[in-house]
Amino acid sequence: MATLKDVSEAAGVSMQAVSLVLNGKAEGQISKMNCEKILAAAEKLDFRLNHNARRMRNKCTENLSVLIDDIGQPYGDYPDFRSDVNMESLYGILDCAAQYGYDIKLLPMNTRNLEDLSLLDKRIGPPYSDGVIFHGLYYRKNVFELIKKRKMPYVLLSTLDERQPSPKTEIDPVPAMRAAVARLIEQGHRKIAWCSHRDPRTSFLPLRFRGYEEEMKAAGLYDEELIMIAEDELAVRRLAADRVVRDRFTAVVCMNDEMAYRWILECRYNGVRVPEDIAVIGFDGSYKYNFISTIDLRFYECGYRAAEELIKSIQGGRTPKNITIKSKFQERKTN
Amino acid sequence: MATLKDVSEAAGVSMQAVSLVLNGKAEGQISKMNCEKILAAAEKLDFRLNHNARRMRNKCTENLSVLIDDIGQPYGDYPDFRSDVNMESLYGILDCAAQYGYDIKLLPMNTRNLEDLSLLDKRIGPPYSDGVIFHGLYYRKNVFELIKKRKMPYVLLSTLDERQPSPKTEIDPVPAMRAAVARLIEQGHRKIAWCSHRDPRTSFLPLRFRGYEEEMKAAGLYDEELIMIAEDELAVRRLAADRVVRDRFTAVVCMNDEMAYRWILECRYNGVRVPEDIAVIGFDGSYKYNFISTIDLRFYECGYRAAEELIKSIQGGRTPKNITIKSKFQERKTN
DNA sequence: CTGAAAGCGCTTACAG
DNA sequence: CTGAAAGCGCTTACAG
Repeated sequence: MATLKDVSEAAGVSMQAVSLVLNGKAEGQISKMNCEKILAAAEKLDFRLNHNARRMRNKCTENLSVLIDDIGQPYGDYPDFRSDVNMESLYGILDCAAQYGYDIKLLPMNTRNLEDLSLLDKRIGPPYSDGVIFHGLYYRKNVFELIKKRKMPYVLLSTLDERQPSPKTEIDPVPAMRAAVARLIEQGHRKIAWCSHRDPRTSFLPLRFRGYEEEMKAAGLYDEELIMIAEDELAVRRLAADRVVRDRFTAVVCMNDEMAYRWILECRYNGVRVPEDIAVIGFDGSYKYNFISTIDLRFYECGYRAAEELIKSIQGGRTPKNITIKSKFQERKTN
Repeated sequence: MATLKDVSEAAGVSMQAVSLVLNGKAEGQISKMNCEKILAAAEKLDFRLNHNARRMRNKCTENLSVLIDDIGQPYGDYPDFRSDVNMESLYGILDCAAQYGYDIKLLPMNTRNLEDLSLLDKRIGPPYSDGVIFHGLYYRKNVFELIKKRKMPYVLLSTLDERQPSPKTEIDPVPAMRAAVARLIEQGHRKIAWCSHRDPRTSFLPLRFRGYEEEMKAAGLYDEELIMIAEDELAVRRLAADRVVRDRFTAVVCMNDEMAYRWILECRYNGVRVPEDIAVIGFDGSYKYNFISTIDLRFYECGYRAAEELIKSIQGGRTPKNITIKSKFQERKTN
């Protein structure tokens, strides 16, 4: 393995110069010619900066702990409409970290280790990590207390739970949802239904429902009759098979992409064409269902920006701030 | 942050003694009493070993790169029967690594970075990682070549693809599947059907199918009539709704848990009781469907053992060996 | 068992 | 710009 010293000797410059150049701090200190010599020598020797040495010297870890929910956990006997693991936001975190030279310590908070936090404690805080990202983690008192004890900066990568504490990545899906409904109206739809597995005005659904409600009311089209609740897949099947129900609307906006996919399948089964007879809009922007018109929550950006804010706050010695990611109406072929 | 030196001073011993004790090498070198003093001092000072220093000194990284498939990728317009991300095996890897003091560099090989491998190259091999785990990665020539160029030890965490190169974690589901079928026979079933989305004798299904085939033939119950192919959910629906089809069998063995869940739902819809009228067996042991009788591939163990073999081979300076994990028939309430 | 020392590869403050 | 040096926290070889 080539070291800084090897590169400096090969380039005929000082170790200091090499360090500055390879860390992008050459500006106004090292001549263009020397820069080129250094870069060429580093390339030729396949130089790879030793992070352990750098981090020890700098007394930092360049590591972020990512506390991740055990999303593999079953919800009981009816896993319908369950969203998949949000790998997209994790990819955002990983890509951002790589960009800034950080590593990620992935710490799944699953049933195996939720009670005994001593293992977790051994992976968090100096000299193991500089900050924590809560990835899709529901509020857990004991975990938060541990983080606070270590005085670690942290951010929450919340999805749609408005009750989550700050600092967090907030999602703003309301304008995008309004745009989707407005687009349906523009396409001539008047009877636009809503479908969710619970009452949309309660539970964790309000933020998903709000844009639909607002735009429908603004257009004078809101009607309680258009709100459908389907607690599982079979309920969707019953609704879709019922001609009377189907005649009530020409478009359906769903609580998530899983449910939208279910509607598409059921329409197909009943000979109802999508989007000609019924338009279908999903929610989340799940990568898995990349053919459904949806409200894209932009999970990748959420992860990326959350990690970036955390890293910048660490480097700047300040507290992380809230971040808002505007969702986007992603129009595809189901409306 | 307390250092080794702080601990040695607090305990009134040498730094060497502290290092030996905290690394579990005290055996026969440090007296019981000093051990206790050291442990007490470390505890009191909340001593946390600095991995960067240790790793630099030891010229190792104690890091494993995990190349993970972008399993969030859609399969086109029909995502039916698609297994979820295999988080269980990832948890196994993470837990094992933590046990041995290793960190994991998670490197998703997704559409964003499959072509340009230079970023990957910057995260693999000394001084960034000591070995590579291929996690559910289909054979990709350019990635393998990169690894080989760096002369890194690696293991494949293959699932059911017998064509994967070695060294790998092999899965042996045949005896468990035979046990499941034998159990059904013991329960009085004679007409035991198979259901998969493609012909089970081709594609990647042979290993899933083999145990069923062998046990049915051994019992003289094998019959081509019992093999059902359902390419999507609607096909299962048609089969389950068809009395003639249903009368052909009293139990159905499915290619994976997703399909088994589909059969359970369809049975419920048609007023067919599970397991009284039809017994259902899944395959994979997906955590999400933890109420279905299934062939548990023991993903967690697969991940754990793969990581352990890689770490031990690194520490022992030898090449990783193949590992076989025997699957287990996990009997629940659907048979 | 201890003490004193070397050295892993880097970054930075300092004198020139 | 360079050169010489200090020091991050650890492990280990060495002399006692």
